[in-house]
Amino acid sequence: MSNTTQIIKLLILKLESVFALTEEERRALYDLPIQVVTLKANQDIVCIGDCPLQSFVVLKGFASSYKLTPDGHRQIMALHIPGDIPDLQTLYLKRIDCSIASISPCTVGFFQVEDLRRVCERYPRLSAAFWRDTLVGASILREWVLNVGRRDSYTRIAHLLCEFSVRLEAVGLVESGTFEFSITQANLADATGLSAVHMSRALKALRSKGLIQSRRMSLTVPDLKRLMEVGEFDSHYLHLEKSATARVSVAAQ
Amino acid sequence: MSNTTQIIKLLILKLESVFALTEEERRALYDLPIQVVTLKANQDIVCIGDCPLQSFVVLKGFASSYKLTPDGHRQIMALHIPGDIPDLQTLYLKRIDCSIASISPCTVGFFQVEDLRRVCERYPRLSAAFWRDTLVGASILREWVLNVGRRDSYTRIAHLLCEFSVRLEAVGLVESGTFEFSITQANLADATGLSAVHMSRALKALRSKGLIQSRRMSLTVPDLKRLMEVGEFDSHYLHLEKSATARVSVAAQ
DNA sequence: CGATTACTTGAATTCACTCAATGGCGGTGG
DNA sequence: CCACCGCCATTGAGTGAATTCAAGTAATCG
Repeated sequence: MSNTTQIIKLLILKLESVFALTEEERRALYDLPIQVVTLKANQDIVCIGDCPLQSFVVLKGFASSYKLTPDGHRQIMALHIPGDIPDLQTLYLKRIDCSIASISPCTVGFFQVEDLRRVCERYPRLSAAFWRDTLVGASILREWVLNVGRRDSYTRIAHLLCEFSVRLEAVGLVESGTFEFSITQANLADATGLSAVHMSRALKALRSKGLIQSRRMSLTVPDLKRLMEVGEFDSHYLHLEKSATARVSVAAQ
Repeated sequence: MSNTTQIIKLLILKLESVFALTEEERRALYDLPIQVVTLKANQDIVCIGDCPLQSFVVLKGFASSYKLTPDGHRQIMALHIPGDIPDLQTLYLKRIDCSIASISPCTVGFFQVEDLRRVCERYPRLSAAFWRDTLVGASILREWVLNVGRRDSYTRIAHLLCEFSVRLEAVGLVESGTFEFSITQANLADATGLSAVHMSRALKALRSKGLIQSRRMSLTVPDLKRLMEVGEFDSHYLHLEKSATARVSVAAQ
């Protein structure tokens, strides 16, 4: 399967988690001209203030939306995994309001915003599916505010790892509790509003309690249920339809 | 002007901040059956987990979206002001993922989600306008994550007050730096992820530096520019078109 | 007017931070 | 192939911002 097709496949799987698309609608997405680009870690893809004409889908690896305070502190407000369109907002907002960067080596597919806009106008159900997707993104943001605002570091990190794990699972990227985890502790710290030093210590605590195992570039969660308890994690806010997971795992075969 | 008409007027003003609506589109909104309800402060309007058939617009006063942690800590992730539809998400997400409550005495207008969905299907440009609105909501959430995650209490509170002030200004609810501010310090604390005690101290500091003046139920910002500097505030993330403010002030006459 | 809610202030504590030094791993180039 | 460099992670020590607990004052409402 070509990269391009695969990107769209992931995307379609996500969109179809609520209602099936017609052949015509699917075709409209497959026909979107896409330019595949490979990136190293920590490269900006779009910058805050830009008015981009292109948007992109993540195919492989991870990206993050972030902002900086004047004194240089960084906050990551979203982690993007394969299948995500991190800057779908550009469809209706001129200026982009945060920077987006790769946080691991990754592959992305660029497309013209204008093309997608045309598709959305032509196929209202696709438009609805994308809209739904941005609403889920907003729900995740609400949970992040809670996470950063009211949970202590230990719980907070556990929660983040749960979210990551469950979202990856939903696109078929987890194998018996193990998934690619090429994210530095500094990035995790920026995602949780903690310091890198404290992140190191907290991860050590999670490891020592057997809640996570970290190898080279991968992370294993031996008992997700237990980690969820520690992280006060309830997946409702991800708005995953039960069928979504099932369908993805079928597709992966 | 009846309450109902006024609700829709505010809404239309916001939607029209990007492109003007046709007479027919406007009519479709005016014709939405709406039930006006008056609420005391601190009343839940919808609860996390609900699958409501109705949604609502805020007409007067303020509401908040919030979540609780298992140990009872509360985090407010959004403040809603007149003209907002706090749970627009219900249009495409079955379950609501946070609770929404009044935080001051307020008036809201309920409508059937199904009615709005029909309007959106019929008028794609209205759909786009509402979509844009949810995208702005998401942008505000991103800024909240930054605010709660990376700014110290003093800056954080100043930022929140700036946002509040600018958003109110955009719907014509600020008069020479003064606006209604019937929000308790406990609620402000929950919105910033701080303790109520610390909120009290920090507000005192802001007052003593002349950055804010708080009377009975109102707040005055004598020099918004200065408060913006303290709060590291840059209004870009609100995606207000310049025309929006102008148009609102015209309409207010 | 009494009861309740909101706000203020002080004191002690704690969680997470900063600073600083060290260890490990991987990549690069001599 | 090894030495070196840079990035990432770890650990210790001291600090500090915001918390909790507790008491008391002011404002609001029935």
